[in-house]
Amino acid sequence: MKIATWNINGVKARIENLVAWLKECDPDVACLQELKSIDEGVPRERLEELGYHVETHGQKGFNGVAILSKKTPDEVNRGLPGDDGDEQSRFIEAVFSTEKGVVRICCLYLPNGNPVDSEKYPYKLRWMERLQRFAEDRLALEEPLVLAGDYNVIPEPVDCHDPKVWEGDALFLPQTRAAFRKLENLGFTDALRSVNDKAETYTFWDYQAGAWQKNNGIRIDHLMLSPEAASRLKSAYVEPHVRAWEKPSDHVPVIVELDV
DNA sequence: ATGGTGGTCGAACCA
Repeated sequence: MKIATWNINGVKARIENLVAWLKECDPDVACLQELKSIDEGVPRERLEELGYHVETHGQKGFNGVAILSKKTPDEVNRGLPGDDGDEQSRFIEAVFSTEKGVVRICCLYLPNGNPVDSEKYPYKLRWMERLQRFAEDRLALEEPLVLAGDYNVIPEPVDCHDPKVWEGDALFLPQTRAAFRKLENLGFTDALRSVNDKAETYTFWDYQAGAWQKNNGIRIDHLMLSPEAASRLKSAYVEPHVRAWEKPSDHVPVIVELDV
């Protein structure tokens, strides 16, 4: 099973790129972030005519996540548990039956957290605590589980072109990285890191100041695997060429192939 | 040191 995550930065602005990429990559499941649209604004017919089932958790103007899948999910849940007052659409979960059993896939858009001295950074840390509790609960199921999405976390200095630039940024602060490590310490595997420890492997390049041309990127889009998923990992890779397309997202897709 | 870009939505916010 081919599972992808991609922050598309606006589903309406990116629909042609999204359709072209789905045709080229042909993933079984695609986790999308930053729809920047309400559910009714998602051009779902364009996706359905490619054979995808479409589950969205949208929001006007900001955030918004979706799971596209060739098979219809058995179960879908919207919103990250732990705060009923959280209005931001950043999480959707789907469960699929497979020949070998079941696979559970969560699509998440973790808060950016900047500026650090605003209420946004504590919101990010609280969100990461909620994700940690959710992950603990789901681990007990002992299923192949993928937590895929835009984490807005640079895990290590090697995951950015110039670590000095990111000192003090919400994506790279020690507290942010520690919260991400807690997820790894629970037993989750950073899929891409586990197969590729090469430097200069990035998933995001800013639109500004020629970041793409200079390969001034960061690795912030991750697929975290439960032990049952990690033992079935066949490959993990980034698709940087998509960043060079016309009217690109500032993020590119990241893929894992699992034997599930 | 500053400004550099892009999406959404129609001024300002988010990244």
